[in-house]
Amino acid sequence: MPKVGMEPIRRSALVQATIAEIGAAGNLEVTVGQIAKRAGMSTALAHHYFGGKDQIFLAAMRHILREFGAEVLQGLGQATTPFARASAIIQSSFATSCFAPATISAWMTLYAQSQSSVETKRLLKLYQRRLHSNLTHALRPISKHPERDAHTLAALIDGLYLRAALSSACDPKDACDAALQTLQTLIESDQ
Amino acid sequence: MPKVGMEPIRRSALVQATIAEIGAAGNLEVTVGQIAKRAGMSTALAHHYFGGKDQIFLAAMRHILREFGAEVLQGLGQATTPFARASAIIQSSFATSCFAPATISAWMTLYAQSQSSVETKRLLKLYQRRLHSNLTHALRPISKHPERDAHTLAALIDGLYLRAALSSACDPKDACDAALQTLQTLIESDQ
DNA sequence: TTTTATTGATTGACGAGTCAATCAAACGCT
DNA sequence: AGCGTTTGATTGACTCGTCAATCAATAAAA
Repeated sequence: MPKVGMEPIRRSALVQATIAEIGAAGNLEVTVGQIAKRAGMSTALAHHYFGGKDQIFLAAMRHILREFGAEVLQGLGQATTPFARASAIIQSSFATSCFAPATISAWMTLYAQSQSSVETKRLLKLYQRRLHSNLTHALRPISKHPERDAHTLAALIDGLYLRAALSSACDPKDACDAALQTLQTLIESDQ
Repeated sequence: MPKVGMEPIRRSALVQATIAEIGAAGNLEVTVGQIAKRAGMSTALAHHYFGGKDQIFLAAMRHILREFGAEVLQGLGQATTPFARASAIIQSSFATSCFAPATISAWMTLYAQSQSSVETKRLLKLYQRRLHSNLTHALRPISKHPERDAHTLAALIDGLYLRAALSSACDPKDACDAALQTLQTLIESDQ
């Protein structure tokens, strides 16, 4: 059985399993044993590859951030006008992949953990900076206050996501529309 | 020592201690022992009055929600015009009391826990409904789309709070101003 | 034979919840 | 007022479970 080159496969399986377990549990009260079992290996092996529980979680968080980053990048690639770029960012933020139960739970725990883990906080700030920077860049040609509007829109996206993710009734489409509508309103208004 | 009528005092002390411990830890990884110690009693007594860890946490959450509700109510009391009412709601949401480290941590864990605890989710929805309803009522005379704008503003408040709370640099005042600015923009725009 | 993969078993710590026992105030009865 | 009883307050010590992390051992590829 022991084939060489297992490391990347195992690591990836553990990250996947971690996200799935967080989704199933709804929070971070997930044991290394559960994760390892879902990933089809022993707890000892999980420790062997990641060193500790914290690092497994961090890897999972990083994975989600990276996936989201890719989603945005892909959306931006197809946009030609500034307005389309801003729209694309918003739409990526409300993509169905962002609303998988596991993703929602991971995102919420990311917020909660950022208070106690500096590394988690760093990740969160990275996301926020990137979102803000993307929005500012898109808005610069079409807004009188690119920085300010970007800040408002970024916060609005987070807030709408929060509401859509928590109330099972409210669907992502409505949240997305609300954000797009506000984008329109912001760039149309002067002052 | 055993004087009668200790129950309310003990319960209140435990709630206070819970919030303080959550603030110190930054998350829910707080033991009943720590809480009881800070509240100046034994773990057995904490269990005696609350029945279990979950209920202690729920009581703490409810306390924070109640305090926030009082803050809003007080702000609304002094407002006479519809616009002033909307402003008051926004300003209450960014009051200094909302940015005490313990409050921030409690709020974040509230979001995270709502995924796994139905009672916590219920609490969160209560808060969201109340905020939405207050905003709708204030906006009805001055907005063309009271419901829609209330939804947008509510999400914006949550999002701005998130950003202000997480980045130690960004101060509450800026977040509040951004929300007020957007309120202005929303009610000025037609369509 | 060296390196990588892999695990069962174990350790050590911690934490939630329980229990029996203690203490004192209030209550009821005479 | 005096006395027994109930009731609420309180805790130290204990149980039981869980879980992260470690280790020694095995197996196969290089």
